[in-house]
Amino acid sequence: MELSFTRRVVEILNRIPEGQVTSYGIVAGMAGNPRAARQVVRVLHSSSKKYNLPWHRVISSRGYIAIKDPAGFEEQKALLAAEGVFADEEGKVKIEGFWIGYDD
DNA sequence: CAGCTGACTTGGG
DNA sequence: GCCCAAGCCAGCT
Repeated sequence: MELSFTRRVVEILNRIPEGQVTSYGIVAGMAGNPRAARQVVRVLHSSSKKYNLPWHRVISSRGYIAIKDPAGFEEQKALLAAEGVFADEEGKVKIEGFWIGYDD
């Protein structure tokens, strides 16, 4: 059956391996619509805590942390660092490439 | 029902 | 490679 786009995004987020990061657009693409990156953002806002999602493993396609709120920004950096993924003050994540869903 | 929103993406200069 | 402008989608008010 067809789950809503949002629901699928939740499923995908739960499958992102530790130490890996992906972009909003990629998640959107895996969920079925590459153009719905903004919708992915909504999911993180509405269901991140509710579903215990690894929202910190999702960054912008440029490889930067995209959070506006400074507190959340720092929090994401910390969470990523805990998994071995480091980012500098600019929020630029130092990683080779994005997770594209194969590992699972 | 129409409009707004948002932690984005891509293309062009 | 950096900055700016326009585009896009699904859920909410």
